[in-house]
Amino acid sequence: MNQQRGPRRRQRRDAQLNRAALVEAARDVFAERGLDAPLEQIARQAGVGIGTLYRHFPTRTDLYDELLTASMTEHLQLVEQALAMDDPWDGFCHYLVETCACEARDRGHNDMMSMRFPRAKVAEATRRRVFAAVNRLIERAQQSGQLRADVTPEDLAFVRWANSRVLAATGPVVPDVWRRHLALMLDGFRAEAAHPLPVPPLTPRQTYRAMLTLGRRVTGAG
Amino acid sequence: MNQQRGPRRRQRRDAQLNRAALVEAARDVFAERGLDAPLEQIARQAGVGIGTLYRHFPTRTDLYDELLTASMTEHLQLVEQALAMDDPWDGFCHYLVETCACEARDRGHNDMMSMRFPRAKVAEATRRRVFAAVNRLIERAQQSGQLRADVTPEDLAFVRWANSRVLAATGPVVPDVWRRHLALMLDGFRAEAAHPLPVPPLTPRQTYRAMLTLGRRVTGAG
DNA sequence: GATCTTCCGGAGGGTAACCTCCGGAAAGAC
DNA sequence: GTCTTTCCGGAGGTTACCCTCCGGAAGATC
Repeated sequence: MNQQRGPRRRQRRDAQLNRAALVEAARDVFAERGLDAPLEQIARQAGVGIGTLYRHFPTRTDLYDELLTASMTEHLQLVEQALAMDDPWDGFCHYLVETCACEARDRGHNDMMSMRFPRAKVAEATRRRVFAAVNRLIERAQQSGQLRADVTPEDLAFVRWANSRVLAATGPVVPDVWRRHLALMLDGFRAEAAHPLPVPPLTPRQTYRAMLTLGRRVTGAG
Repeated sequence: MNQQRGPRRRQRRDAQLNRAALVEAARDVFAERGLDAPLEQIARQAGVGIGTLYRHFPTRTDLYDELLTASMTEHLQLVEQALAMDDPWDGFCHYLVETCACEARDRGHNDMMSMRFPRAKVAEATRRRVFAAVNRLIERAQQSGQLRADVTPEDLAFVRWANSRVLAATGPVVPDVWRRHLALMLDGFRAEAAHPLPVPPLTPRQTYRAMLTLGRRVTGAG
Protein backbone atom coordinates (compact mmCIF):
# COMPACT_ATOMS: atom_id res chain seq x y z
CA MET A 1 0.00 0.00 0.00
CA ASN A 2 2.88 2.25 0.77
CA GLN A 3 5.25 0.60 -1.61
CA GLN A 4 7.00 3.27 -3.54
CA ARG A 5 7.00 2.82 -7.23
CA GLY A 6 9.09 4.40 -9.92
CA PRO A 7 12.65 5.43 -9.30
CA ARG A 8 12.75 4.08 -5.76
CA ARG A 9 13.87 0.55 -5.14
CA ARG A 10 11.98 -2.14 -3.33
CA GLN A 11 12.02 -2.33 0.47
CA ARG A 12 14.48 -4.55 2.18
CA ARG A 13 13.11 -7.95 3.12
CA ASP A 14 13.19 -7.37 6.89
CA ALA A 15 11.37 -4.11 6.44
CA GLN A 16 8.61 -5.86 4.56
CA LEU A 17 8.24 -8.47 7.26
CA ASN A 18 8.14 -5.91 9.99
CA ARG A 19 5.52 -3.95 8.21
CA ALA A 20 3.33 -6.99 7.82
CA ALA A 21 3.79 -7.88 11.48
CA LEU A 22 2.80 -4.37 12.45
CA VAL A 23 -0.36 -4.45 10.40
CA GLU A 24 -1.38 -7.74 11.90
CA ALA A 25 -0.61 -6.60 15.42
CA ALA A 26 -2.55 -3.40 14.83
CA ARG A 27 -5.55 -5.39 13.71
CA ASP A 28 -5.46 -7.46 16.88
CA VAL A 29 -4.85 -4.65 19.29
CA PHE A 30 -7.41 -2.34 17.73
CA ALA A 31 -9.94 -5.14 17.72
CA GLU A 32 -9.49 -5.58 21.41
CA ARG A 33 -9.01 -2.07 22.71
CA GLY A 34 -10.37 0.20 20.01
CA LEU A 35 -8.67 2.70 17.80
CA ASP A 36 -7.19 4.65 20.67
CA ALA A 37 -5.03 1.79 21.85
CA PRO A 38 -1.43 2.73 22.70
CA LEU A 39 0.85 2.38 19.73
CA GLU A 40 3.52 1.01 21.96
CA GLN A 41 1.44 -2.06 22.58
CA ILE A 42 1.15 -2.64 18.88
CA ALA A 43 4.90 -2.41 18.43
CA ARG A 44 5.46 -4.78 21.32
CA GLN A 45 2.97 -7.30 20.00
CA ALA A 46 4.60 -7.12 16.59
CA GLY A 47 7.96 -7.82 18.20
CA VAL A 48 9.35 -4.58 16.92
CA GLY A 49 10.70 -1.36 18.37
CA ILE A 50 8.50 1.70 18.62
CA GLY A 51 10.80 3.52 16.25
CA THR A 52 10.11 0.98 13.58
CA LEU A 53 6.41 1.47 13.95
CA TYR A 54 6.76 5.20 13.49
CA ARG A 55 9.00 4.79 10.49
CA HIS A 56 6.46 2.66 8.68
CA PHE A 57 3.44 4.61 9.87
CA PRO A 58 4.42 8.17 10.77
CA THR A 59 0.87 8.86 11.90
CA ARG A 60 -1.68 6.84 13.74
CA THR A 61 -3.91 7.66 10.83
CA ASP A 62 -1.63 5.90 8.40
CA LEU A 63 -2.17 2.77 10.39
CA TYR A 64 -5.92 3.24 10.28
CA ASP A 65 -5.85 3.73 6.56
CA GLU A 66 -3.96 0.51 6.15
CA LEU A 67 -6.76 -1.38 7.88
CA LEU A 68 -9.63 0.63 6.56
CA THR A 69 -9.55 -1.03 3.19
CA ALA A 70 -10.04 -4.42 4.76
CA SER A 71 -12.89 -3.25 6.99
CA MET A 72 -14.50 -1.61 4.03
CA THR A 73 -14.32 -4.70 1.89
CA GLU A 74 -15.77 -6.79 4.64
CA HIS A 75 -18.56 -4.28 4.97
CA LEU A 76 -19.27 -4.33 1.28
CA GLN A 77 -19.65 -8.08 1.40
CA LEU A 78 -22.27 -7.71 4.11
CA VAL A 79 -24.33 -5.27 2.09
CA GLU A 80 -24.19 -7.33 -1.02
CA GLN A 81 -25.08 -10.44 0.87
CA ALA A 82 -28.06 -8.54 2.24
CA LEU A 83 -29.07 -7.37 -1.21
CA ALA A 84 -29.03 -10.94 -2.40
CA MET A 85 -31.76 -11.90 0.03
CA ASP A 86 -35.24 -12.26 -1.40
CA ASP A 87 -37.26 -10.38 1.18
CA PRO A 88 -36.28 -6.71 1.25
CA TRP A 89 -37.00 -6.32 4.94
CA ASP A 90 -35.05 -9.41 5.83
CA GLY A 91 -32.19 -8.06 3.79
CA PHE A 92 -32.34 -4.74 5.57
CA CYS A 93 -32.32 -6.41 8.97
CA HIS A 94 -29.64 -8.84 8.00
CA TYR A 95 -27.38 -6.01 6.99
CA LEU A 96 -27.77 -4.16 10.27
CA VAL A 97 -27.58 -7.25 12.43
CA GLU A 98 -24.45 -8.49 10.75
CA THR A 99 -22.89 -5.06 10.83
CA CYS A 100 -23.49 -4.81 14.53
CA ALA A 101 -22.28 -8.35 15.09
CA CYS A 102 -19.12 -7.40 13.34
CA GLU A 103 -18.68 -4.47 15.65
CA ALA A 104 -19.37 -6.65 18.63
CA ARG A 105 -16.44 -8.85 17.85
CA ASP A 106 -14.02 -6.21 16.59
CA ARG A 107 -13.91 -2.86 18.26
CA GLY A 108 -11.42 -1.57 15.79
CA HIS A 109 -13.65 -2.32 12.86
CA ASN A 110 -16.44 -0.64 14.77
CA ASP A 111 -14.52 2.56 15.41
CA MET A 112 -13.27 2.42 11.89
CA MET A 113 -16.67 2.39 10.28
CA SER A 114 -18.29 4.82 12.68
CA MET A 115 -15.49 7.36 12.76
CA ARG A 116 -13.25 6.99 9.80
CA PHE A 117 -15.52 5.88 7.03
CA PRO A 118 -15.60 9.38 5.54
CA ARG A 119 -11.83 9.56 5.38
CA ALA A 120 -11.76 6.58 3.14
CA LYS A 121 -10.28 8.17 0.08
CA VAL A 122 -8.06 5.21 0.48
CA ALA A 123 -10.78 2.89 -0.60
CA GLU A 124 -12.85 5.27 -2.62
CA ALA A 125 -14.10 2.72 -5.08
CA THR A 126 -15.28 0.33 -2.41
CA ARG A 127 -16.83 3.17 -0.50
CA ARG A 128 -18.93 4.15 -3.47
CA ARG A 129 -20.09 0.63 -3.99
CA VAL A 130 -21.12 0.43 -0.34
CA PHE A 131 -23.07 3.65 -0.65
CA ALA A 132 -24.83 2.52 -3.76
CA ALA A 133 -25.67 -0.86 -2.31
CA VAL A 134 -27.00 0.57 0.92
CA ASN A 135 -29.16 2.96 -1.03
CA ARG A 136 -30.61 0.15 -3.03
CA LEU A 137 -31.15 -1.88 0.12
CA ILE A 138 -33.13 0.95 1.65
CA GLU A 139 -35.06 1.82 -1.44
CA ARG A 140 -36.29 -1.61 -2.15
CA ALA A 141 -37.30 -2.12 1.48
CA GLN A 142 -39.24 1.10 1.29
CA GLN A 143 -40.85 0.21 -2.00
CA SER A 144 -42.01 -3.08 -0.59
CA GLY A 145 -43.79 -1.08 2.09
CA GLN A 146 -41.92 -2.66 4.97
CA LEU A 147 -39.38 0.05 5.78
CA ARG A 148 -40.79 3.42 6.78
CA ALA A 149 -40.62 5.95 4.01
CA ASP A 150 -39.13 8.78 6.01
CA VAL A 151 -35.77 7.27 6.80
CA THR A 152 -32.63 8.03 4.86
CA PRO A 153 -29.31 6.22 4.63
CA GLU A 154 -27.94 8.71 7.14
CA ASP A 155 -30.33 7.40 9.76
CA LEU A 156 -28.43 4.16 9.75
CA ALA A 157 -25.54 5.98 11.36
CA PHE A 158 -27.72 6.26 14.45
CA VAL A 159 -27.84 2.52 14.59
CA ARG A 160 -24.09 2.18 14.44
CA TRP A 161 -23.46 4.87 17.01
CA ALA A 162 -26.08 3.57 19.37
CA ASN A 163 -24.87 0.03 19.03
CA SER A 164 -21.33 1.02 19.75
CA ARG A 165 -22.32 2.59 23.04
CA VAL A 166 -24.51 -0.31 24.04
CA LEU A 167 -21.63 -2.62 23.30
CA ALA A 168 -19.25 -0.57 25.39
CA ALA A 169 -21.60 -0.84 28.32
CA THR A 170 -22.85 -4.38 28.06
CA GLY A 171 -20.24 -6.19 25.99
CA PRO A 172 -18.14 -7.43 28.89
CA VAL A 173 -21.20 -8.26 30.95
CA VAL A 174 -23.80 -9.79 28.62
CA PRO A 175 -22.16 -10.27 25.24
CA ASP A 176 -25.36 -10.77 23.28
CA VAL A 177 -27.76 -8.25 24.63
CA TRP A 178 -26.97 -5.74 21.90
CA ARG A 179 -29.28 -7.88 19.78
CA ARG A 180 -32.17 -6.89 21.95
CA HIS A 181 -31.44 -3.21 21.60
CA LEU A 182 -31.03 -3.59 17.87
CA ALA A 183 -34.29 -5.48 17.57
CA LEU A 184 -36.08 -2.64 19.34
CA MET A 185 -34.52 -0.15 16.98
CA LEU A 186 -35.44 -2.23 13.97
CA ASP A 187 -39.06 -2.30 15.07
CA GLY A 188 -38.83 1.47 15.05
CA PHE A 189 -37.83 1.33 11.40
CA ARG A 190 -40.91 -0.61 10.34
CA ALA A 191 -43.45 1.22 8.26
CA GLU A 192 -46.24 -0.07 10.48
CA ALA A 193 -44.77 1.78 13.45
CA ALA A 194 -44.06 5.01 11.66
CA HIS A 195 -45.11 8.21 13.35
CA PRO A 196 -43.88 11.56 12.09
CA LEU A 197 -40.31 12.35 13.01
CA PRO A 198 -39.71 15.66 14.74
CA VAL A 199 -36.49 16.68 13.03
CA PRO A 200 -35.13 16.36 9.49
CA PRO A 201 -32.46 13.74 8.83
CA LEU A 202 -28.78 14.46 8.89
CA THR A 203 -27.38 15.54 5.58
CA PRO A 204 -24.48 13.50 4.25
CA ARG A 205 -22.18 16.37 5.05
CA GLN A 206 -23.39 16.59 8.63
CA THR A 207 -22.96 12.88 9.03
CA TYR A 208 -19.44 13.26 7.79
CA ARG A 209 -18.73 15.95 10.32
CA ALA A 210 -20.36 13.99 13.10
CA MET A 211 -18.05 11.10 12.40
CA LEU A 212 -15.05 13.34 12.52
CA THR A 213 -16.30 14.73 15.80
CA LEU A 214 -16.45 11.25 17.23
CA GLY A 215 -13.01 10.56 15.93
CA ARG A 216 -11.52 13.60 17.58
CA ARG A 217 -11.77 12.21 21.04
CA VAL A 218 -12.44 8.57 20.60
CA THR A 219 -12.78 7.77 24.15
CA GLY A 220 -15.12 10.69 24.87
CA ALA A 221 -17.70 10.02 27.49
CA GLY A 222 -21.11 11.59 27.37
CA MET B 1 -22.39 16.54 53.39
CA ASN B 2 -18.92 16.04 54.76
CA GLN B 3 -19.45 18.08 57.85
CA GLN B 4 -18.18 16.13 60.76
CA ARG B 5 -20.50 15.99 63.70
CA GLY B 6 -19.88 15.10 67.30
CA PRO B 7 -16.57 15.97 68.94
CA ARG B 8 -15.24 17.79 65.91
CA ARG B 9 -15.86 21.49 65.50
CA ARG B 10 -17.38 23.23 62.56
CA GLN B 11 -15.29 23.99 59.46
CA ARG B 12 -13.61 27.32 59.21
CA ARG B 13 -15.52 29.85 57.16
CA ASP B 14 -13.02 29.97 54.28
CA ALA B 15 -13.08 26.21 54.04
CA GLN B 16 -16.83 26.25 53.69
CA LEU B 17 -16.69 28.84 50.94
CA ASN B 18 -14.02 26.96 49.06
CA ARG B 19 -16.01 23.79 49.23
CA ALA B 20 -19.06 25.50 47.81
CA ALA B 21 -17.02 27.07 45.04
CA LEU B 22 -15.59 23.67 44.17
CA VAL B 23 -18.98 22.06 43.94
CA GLU B 24 -20.24 24.77 41.68
CA ALA B 25 -17.17 24.67 39.48
CA ALA B 26 -17.46 20.89 39.27
CA ARG B 27 -21.02 21.17 38.11
CA ASP B 28 -20.03 23.58 35.35
CA VAL B 29 -16.97 21.73 34.18
CA PHE B 30 -18.62 18.32 34.23
CA ALA B 31 -21.58 19.72 32.35
CA GLU B 32 -19.32 20.90 29.62
CA ARG B 33 -16.70 18.19 29.37
CA GLY B 34 -18.21 15.15 31.02
CA LEU B 35 -17.24 13.30 34.15
CA ASP B 36 -13.70 12.67 33.04
CA ALA B 37 -12.80 16.34 32.94
CA PRO B 38 -9.43 17.20 34.49
CA LEU B 39 -9.74 18.01 38.17
CA GLU B 40 -7.19 20.75 37.79
CA GLN B 41 -9.60 22.67 35.61
CA ILE B 42 -12.21 22.47 38.32
CA ALA B 43 -9.81 23.79 40.92
CA ARG B 44 -8.79 26.60 38.61
CA GLN B 45 -12.35 27.56 37.85
CA ALA B 46 -13.15 27.55 41.54
CA GLY B 47 -10.21 29.87 42.13
CA VAL B 48 -8.57 27.38 44.42
CA GLY B 49 -5.41 25.32 44.52
CA ILE B 50 -5.43 21.71 43.46
CA GLY B 51 -4.42 20.72 46.97
CA THR B 52 -7.57 22.25 48.33
CA LEU B 53 -9.66 20.28 45.94
CA TYR B 54 -8.07 17.05 47.04
CA ARG B 55 -8.47 17.89 50.70
CA HIS B 56 -12.18 18.39 50.34
CA PHE B 57 -12.72 15.56 47.88
CA PRO B 58 -9.98 12.97 48.23
CA THR B 59 -11.44 11.02 45.34
CA ARG B 60 -13.02 12.02 42.09
CA THR B 61 -15.87 9.85 43.23
CA ASP B 62 -16.51 12.01 46.25
CA LEU B 63 -17.09 14.88 43.90
CA TYR B 64 -19.51 12.82 41.85
CA ASP B 65 -21.43 11.83 44.92
CA GLU B 66 -21.78 15.43 45.90
CA LEU B 67 -23.50 16.19 42.60
CA LEU B 68 -25.37 12.95 42.23
CA THR B 69 -28.04 13.93 44.68
CA ALA B 70 -28.93 16.97 42.65
CA SER B 71 -29.04 15.04 39.37
CA MET B 72 -31.17 12.43 40.97
CA THR B 73 -33.66 14.89 42.32
CA GLU B 74 -33.94 16.55 38.96
CA HIS B 75 -34.53 13.15 37.43
CA LEU B 76 -37.22 12.32 39.93
CA GLN B 77 -39.06 15.48 39.03
CA LEU B 78 -39.07 14.45 35.40
CA VAL B 79 -40.59 11.07 36.14
CA GLU B 80 -43.25 12.47 38.38
CA GLN B 81 -44.09 15.12 35.87
CA ALA B 82 -44.47 12.35 33.31
CA LEU B 83 -46.68 10.33 35.61
CA ALA B 84 -48.93 13.33 36.04
CA MET B 85 -49.78 13.35 32.37
CA ASP B 86 -53.12 11.94 31.36
CA ASP B 87 -52.16 9.78 28.42
CA PRO B 88 -49.82 6.97 29.50
CA TRP B 89 -47.97 6.89 26.22
CA ASP B 90 -47.47 10.63 26.20
CA GLY B 91 -46.15 10.36 29.71
CA PHE B 92 -43.74 7.62 28.71
CA CYS B 93 -42.47 9.65 25.78
CA HIS B 94 -42.28 12.82 27.77
CA TYR B 95 -40.09 11.16 30.34
CA LEU B 96 -37.62 9.86 27.79
CA VAL B 97 -37.57 13.01 25.72
CA GLU B 98 -36.98 15.22 28.71
CA THR B 99 -34.37 12.87 30.09
CA CYS B 100 -32.48 12.96 26.84
CA ALA B 101 -32.88 16.72 26.56
CA CYS B 102 -31.36 17.01 29.98
CA GLU B 103 -28.42 14.94 28.86
CA ALA B 104 -28.08 17.05 25.77
CA ARG B 105 -27.52 20.15 27.79
CA ASP B 106 -25.49 18.69 30.62
CA ARG B 107 -22.95 16.04 29.87
CA GLY B 108 -22.13 15.60 33.51
CA HIS B 109 -25.71 14.81 34.36
CA ASN B 110 -25.74 12.42 31.47
CA ASP B 111 -22.66 10.51 32.58
CA MET B 112 -23.94 10.63 36.10
CA MET B 113 -27.21 8.91 35.35
CA SER B 114 -25.85 6.43 32.86
CA MET B 115 -22.78 5.41 34.82
CA ARG B 116 -23.16 6.25 38.46
CA PHE B 117 -26.81 5.81 39.15
CA PRO B 118 -26.22 2.46 40.82
CA ARG B 119 -23.69 3.90 43.22
CA ALA B 120 -26.27 6.22 44.58
CA LYS B 121 -26.33 4.98 48.13
CA VAL B 122 -25.91 8.64 48.66
CA ALA B 123 -29.41 9.33 47.56
CA GLU B 124 -30.97 6.00 48.29
CA ALA B 125 -34.39 7.36 49.09
CA THR B 126 -34.64 9.37 45.91
CA ARG B 127 -33.34 6.47 43.92
CA ARG B 128 -36.10 4.20 45.19
CA ARG B 129 -38.72 6.75 44.36
CA VAL B 130 -37.33 7.05 40.84
CA PHE B 131 -37.46 3.30 40.42
CA ALA B 132 -40.98 3.05 41.67
CA ALA B 133 -42.18 5.89 39.50
CA VAL B 134 -40.53 4.54 36.37
CA ASN B 135 -42.10 1.17 37.01
CA ARG B 136 -45.49 2.73 37.31
CA LEU B 137 -44.89 4.76 34.17
CA ILE B 138 -44.08 1.63 32.22
CA GLU B 139 -46.84 -0.48 33.68
CA ARG B 140 -49.60 1.93 32.97
CA ALA B 141 -48.38 2.50 29.42
CA GLN B 142 -48.37 -1.24 28.92
CA GLN B 143 -51.79 -1.67 30.44
CA SER B 144 -53.20 0.96 28.14
CA GLY B 145 -51.95 -1.16 25.26
CA GLN B 146 -49.66 1.47 23.86
CA LEU B 147 -46.30 0.32 25.13
CA ARG B 148 -45.16 -3.10 24.02
CA ALA B 149 -45.57 -5.70 26.71
CA ASP B 150 -42.14 -7.25 26.44
CA VAL B 151 -40.05 -4.33 27.58
CA THR B 152 -38.74 -3.91 31.08
CA PRO B 153 -37.42 -0.88 32.93
CA GLU B 154 -33.93 -2.10 32.15
CA ASP B 155 -34.57 -1.60 28.45
CA LEU B 156 -34.71 2.10 29.09
CA ALA B 157 -31.00 2.01 29.81
CA PHE B 158 -30.53 1.29 26.12
CA VAL B 159 -32.16 4.58 25.36
CA ARG B 160 -29.87 6.50 27.65
CA TRP B 161 -26.75 4.79 26.40
CA ALA B 162 -27.69 5.16 22.77
CA ASN B 163 -28.63 8.77 23.22
CA SER B 164 -25.38 9.56 24.90
CA ARG B 165 -23.42 8.25 21.95
CA VAL B 166 -25.58 10.00 19.40
CA LEU B 167 -25.07 13.20 21.33
CA ALA B 168 -21.33 12.74 21.40
CA ALA B 169 -21.31 12.42 17.64
CA THR B 170 -23.87 14.94 16.56
CA GLY B 171 -24.12 17.37 19.46
CA PRO B 172 -21.52 19.84 18.22
CA VAL B 173 -22.76 19.55 14.64
CA VAL B 174 -26.55 19.41 14.74
CA PRO B 175 -27.67 20.04 18.31
CA ASP B 176 -31.21 18.76 17.90
CA VAL B 177 -30.91 15.70 15.80
CA TRP B 178 -30.88 13.38 18.80
CA ARG B 179 -34.64 13.95 18.79
CA ARG B 180 -34.87 12.13 15.53
CA HIS B 181 -32.99 9.14 16.80
CA LEU B 182 -35.08 9.09 19.94
CA ALA B 183 -38.30 9.26 17.95
CA LEU B 184 -37.20 6.26 15.94
CA MET B 185 -36.45 4.35 19.11
CA LEU B 186 -39.77 5.34 20.63
CA ASP B 187 -41.60 3.99 17.62
CA GLY B 188 -39.81 0.75 18.35
CA PHE B 189 -41.35 0.75 21.81
CA ARG B 190 -44.90 0.94 20.51
CA ALA B 191 -47.07 -2.10 20.95
CA GLU B 192 -48.20 -1.85 17.34
CA ALA B 193 -44.64 -2.38 16.15
CA ALA B 194 -43.79 -5.20 18.48
CA HIS B 195 -42.09 -8.23 17.03
CA PRO B 196 -40.54 -10.85 19.27
CA LEU B 197 -37.21 -9.84 20.77
CA PRO B 198 -34.34 -12.26 20.27
CA VAL B 199 -32.73 -12.00 23.68
CA PRO B 200 -34.05 -11.66 27.24
CA PRO B 201 -33.77 -8.28 28.92
CA LEU B 202 -30.93 -7.30 31.17
CA THR B 203 -31.46 -8.12 34.79
CA PRO B 204 -31.16 -5.26 37.23
CA ARG B 205 -27.87 -6.65 38.41
CA GLN B 206 -26.50 -6.85 34.88
CA THR B 207 -27.60 -3.30 34.24
CA TYR B 208 -25.77 -2.28 37.37
CA ARG B 209 -22.61 -3.98 36.19
CA ALA B 210 -22.94 -2.52 32.72
CA MET B 211 -23.05 0.94 34.19
CA LEU B 212 -19.95 0.29 36.22
CA THR B 213 -18.26 -0.98 33.07
CA LEU B 214 -19.04 2.25 31.32
CA GLY B 215 -17.78 4.17 34.29
CA ARG B 216 -14.47 2.39 34.28
CA ARG B 217 -13.21 4.03 31.19
CA VAL B 218 -15.53 6.85 30.48
CA THR B 219 -14.02 7.98 27.34
CA GLY B 220 -13.81 4.48 25.81
CA ALA B 221 -14.32 4.36 22.12
CA GLY B 222 -16.00 1.48 20.45
C1' DG C 1 33.54 -10.72 1.99
C1' DA C 2 33.86 -5.72 1.38
C1' DT C 3 31.14 -1.83 0.76
C1' DC C 4 27.23 0.77 0.56
C1' DT C 5 22.58 1.50 1.77
C1' DT C 6 18.68 0.80 4.38
C1' DC C 7 16.59 -0.18 8.55
C1' DC C 8 16.26 -1.20 13.49
C1' DG C 9 15.90 -0.41 18.54
C1' DG C 10 15.02 1.89 22.37
C1' DA C 11 16.85 5.77 25.14
C1' DG C 12 15.14 10.03 26.07
C1' DG C 13 12.68 14.38 25.95
C1' DG C 14 7.83 16.32 25.80
C1' DT C 15 2.97 16.62 27.51
C1' DA C 16 -0.98 16.06 30.35
C1' DA C 17 -3.07 14.23 33.68
C1' DC C 18 -2.68 12.20 38.34
C1' DC C 19 -1.94 12.89 43.62
C1' DT C 20 1.08 14.08 47.92
C1' DC C 21 3.24 16.92 51.01
C1' DC C 22 4.57 20.70 53.93
C1' DG C 23 5.88 25.70 54.87
C1' DG C 24 3.41 29.33 55.70
C1' DA C 25 -1.02 32.09 55.87
C1' DA C 26 -5.48 32.85 57.77
C1' DA C 27 -9.23 32.15 61.05
C1' DG C 28 -10.94 31.69 65.53
C1' DA C 29 -10.46 31.59 70.73
C1' DC C 30 -9.19 33.98 74.75
C1' DG D 1 -2.80 41.19 70.34
C1' DT D 2 -1.26 36.59 70.82
C1' DC D 3 -1.55 31.82 70.35
C1' DT D 4 -3.43 27.62 68.55
C1' DT D 5 -5.68 25.21 65.20
C1' DT D 6 -7.11 24.68 60.73
C1' DC D 7 -6.53 25.32 56.06
C1' DC D 8 -4.33 26.81 51.73
C1' DG D 9 -1.26 26.74 47.60
C1' DG D 10 1.31 24.88 44.31
C1' DA D 11 5.96 22.65 43.66
C1' DG D 12 7.16 18.35 42.42
C1' DG D 13 7.10 13.24 42.08
C1' DT D 14 4.51 9.62 39.25
C1' DT D 15 2.40 7.49 35.38
C1' DA D 16 1.15 6.79 30.70
C1' DC D 17 1.30 8.01 26.54
C1' DC D 18 3.33 10.66 22.72
C1' DC D 19 7.19 11.11 19.10
C1' DT D 20 12.30 11.91 17.61
C1' DC D 21 16.80 10.78 16.88
C1' DC D 22 21.06 8.40 15.89
C1' DG D 23 24.70 4.64 16.66
C1' DG D 24 25.07 0.56 15.09
C1' DA D 25 23.17 -3.89 12.99
C1' DA D 26 21.61 -6.17 9.03
C1' DG D 27 20.33 -6.66 4.09
C1' DA D 28 21.73 -5.91 -0.69
C1' DT D 29 25.07 -5.64 -4.37
C1' DC D 30 29.03 -6.84 -6.80
